[in-house]
Amino acid sequence: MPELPEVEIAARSLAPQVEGRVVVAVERLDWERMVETPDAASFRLLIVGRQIQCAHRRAKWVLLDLDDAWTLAIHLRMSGNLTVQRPEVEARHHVHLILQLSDGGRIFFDDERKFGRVRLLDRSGLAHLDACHGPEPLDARFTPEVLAGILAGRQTKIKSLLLDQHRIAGLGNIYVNESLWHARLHPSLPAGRVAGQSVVDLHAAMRQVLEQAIAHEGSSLRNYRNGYGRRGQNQEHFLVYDRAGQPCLRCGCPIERLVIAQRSSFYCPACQIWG
DNA sequence: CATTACCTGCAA
DNA sequence: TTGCAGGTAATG
Repeated sequence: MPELPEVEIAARSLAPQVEGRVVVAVERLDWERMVETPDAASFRLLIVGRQIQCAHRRAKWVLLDLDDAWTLAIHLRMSGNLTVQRPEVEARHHVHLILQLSDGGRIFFDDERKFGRVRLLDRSGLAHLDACHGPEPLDARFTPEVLAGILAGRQTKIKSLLLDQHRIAGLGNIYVNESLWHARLHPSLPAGRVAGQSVVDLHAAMRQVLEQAIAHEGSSLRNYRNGYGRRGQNQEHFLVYDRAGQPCLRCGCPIERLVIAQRSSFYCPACQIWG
């Protein structure tokens, strides 16, 4: 489910509810496969007693920085969400991790499809996680020139490249579809053929799409909720995603659906062109 | 590059 | 019952 905007909103909405609190207990961990590192037993031992210093985001990871330079990294994958609940709230059975906090709050990691993952990382583990991802599209250092360098000479489809977290961090299926529509680029276009003004347009489109989604507190199709349990509103502002058969909002031509990189791609065959 | 696997729930 | 869903890693 969540892409950059949803993860950003998750981290921002958790911050005031968790920062400064100490993890006093692991109340529930009933799907141990979600803990990628270290092993589940070590995870339980290491996390208890740690104070949460800061909640933030890198790529699609929620990062909770703890004392002694540990970081709890959480990936929501398709159906995960993180909320903070009061003591009297009962967790439904899709909540597979509950951390009790020193002020009585409880972090719920709810994940219907069980694809979500958590890692408890030391400094080097965090550095490795960072190094595995491309630049942040909303960072000031992500210029059109940086994007041009990522695209140059690559024959892979532009959509596949934009989904590749090693190249550029944070975009997923929805926001790639939306960005390519804004930039008037066909999703099957070889990345290396996006050049000149098209790179500038794509760069601007990516930023505008992501910033708008953050302003609307993310997109909630099914499962996504922020740290207070509230849905986002951005799903009401999609211009091309999931609109197969409906008229293009720019030219009126029916939107088509194509599968690229195992994902539904929605595009206008008239105004999203090959170059 | 394409296909499969990981999971569950929902709509067609 | 089948296909599809916001993600990603592991296979041919």
